[in-house]
Amino acid sequence: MARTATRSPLSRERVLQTALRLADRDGLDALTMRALADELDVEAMSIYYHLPNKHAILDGLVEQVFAEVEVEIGGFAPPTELDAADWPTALRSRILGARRVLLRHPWAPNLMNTRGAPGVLAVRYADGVVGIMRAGGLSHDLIHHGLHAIGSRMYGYVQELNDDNSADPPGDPAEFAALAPHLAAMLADVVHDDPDSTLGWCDDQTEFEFGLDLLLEGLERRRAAEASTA
Amino acid sequence: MARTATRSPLSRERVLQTALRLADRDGLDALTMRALADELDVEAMSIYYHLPNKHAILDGLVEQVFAEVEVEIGGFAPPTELDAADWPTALRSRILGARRVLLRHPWAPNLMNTRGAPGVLAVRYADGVVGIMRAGGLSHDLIHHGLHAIGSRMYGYVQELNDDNSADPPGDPAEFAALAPHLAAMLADVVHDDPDSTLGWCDDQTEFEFGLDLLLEGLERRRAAEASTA
DNA sequence: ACCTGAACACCGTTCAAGT
DNA sequence: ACCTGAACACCGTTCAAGT
Repeated sequence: MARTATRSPLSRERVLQTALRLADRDGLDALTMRALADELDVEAMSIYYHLPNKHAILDGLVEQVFAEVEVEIGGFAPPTELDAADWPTALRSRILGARRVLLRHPWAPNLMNTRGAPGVLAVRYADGVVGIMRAGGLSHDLIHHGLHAIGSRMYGYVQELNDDNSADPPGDPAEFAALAPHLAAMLADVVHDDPDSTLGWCDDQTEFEFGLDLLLEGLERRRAAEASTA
Repeated sequence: MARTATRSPLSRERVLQTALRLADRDGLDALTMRALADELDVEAMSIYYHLPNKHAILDGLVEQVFAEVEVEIGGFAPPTELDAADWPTALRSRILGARRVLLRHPWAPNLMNTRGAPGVLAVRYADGVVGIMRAGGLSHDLIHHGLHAIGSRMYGYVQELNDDNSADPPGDPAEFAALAPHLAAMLADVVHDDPDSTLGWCDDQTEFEFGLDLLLEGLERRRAAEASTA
């Protein structure tokens, strides 16, 4: 008649899975050791037996996200038999794939920013990016500069400039126009042109792709310039 | 014989100035209410009489930084009598000016990322940027996309991808080469080309300007394309 | 081997009280 | 009007102790 606990045993895996679910549900601020322990139906200190500290949990979360990216883009290895000329589209679709994953975990970009050394999966992701550019015929030097230029966009995100949208026009419109005439004129124009975009007046996905394309085009032009002088 | 306190009276101004000095000296993590009070030679709770909460202090720090930027770039207004063709160089020098200020306050970018609504000076800075692009003949629509594309680079920073540098090759080189062959090859090549750059193997300033120029060139090309179809 | 309870050294902040 | 002391509700984490 052993009416034993139905709780499955604690493990690094289970802690990280639960942490990810908690972050998705309640946000990263709500992910405290005590809240996580509650969710695991355990005391807070039990977690320390399986993971050394909270830092390790956050690192583990980032790696979990990269594991999802690996599935989403069908592996980190560059596509086999990639036409050199197709490198921008190949990289583009890979980055947009990573972005789809990040949109499912809104807390992830913020975490990726503040982490220290990248994990194994992050390194392999970056390696695939380099591989694609290499297959496109870019020099190592240009690839290196290109990685810096693309920056976090490589992983599918850019830091939000104004937190959210629509919070932009502060208070009185007339006051705002006096403070920032050029900005006010632009906003009036853009809102008029596209009155029903996603949330406020700018569609994150569109803007993301615009910036990405600007950079990919620029890099492709530098590659062509390099090739013509060599 | 009034041997009174030599301490100057507390004020919003003095709190913010001291907070900035403390952040510069010890970093943002060390800026706690208690540490700030210590530096002000006062009890922690006294601060709350002059500022509502810590959030307000952080907002005040960002505004102080923008005040420095205003001085550095000689005012937020677009240069008078700007030749339309010169808009990229005008914007470029303004952004590099903002960057010089941010390099003096390494904690500022991180803070600017996590703040909510932008302050008055931040808005006026952005307004100047829009004004320059407008003087260059870009449409409001293109300017809007351009602002998103340039992103935080507009203010003179990009989020660091790998925290610092040189922390990149993790452990054993042979192991790293097996994990990330393309990346390893690139690193080997780039290190060889430029053995003594600033700290590790990449110069932040060079990379910043490369990415910025890529974007400015791309926007100028779009402007020209717009103009030719209109 | 795995989990727990009590405690520590921190946070930001409230609130009643001092001068 | 301006500053303070004690306390509250949180953090992450240590450490000795339970089973």
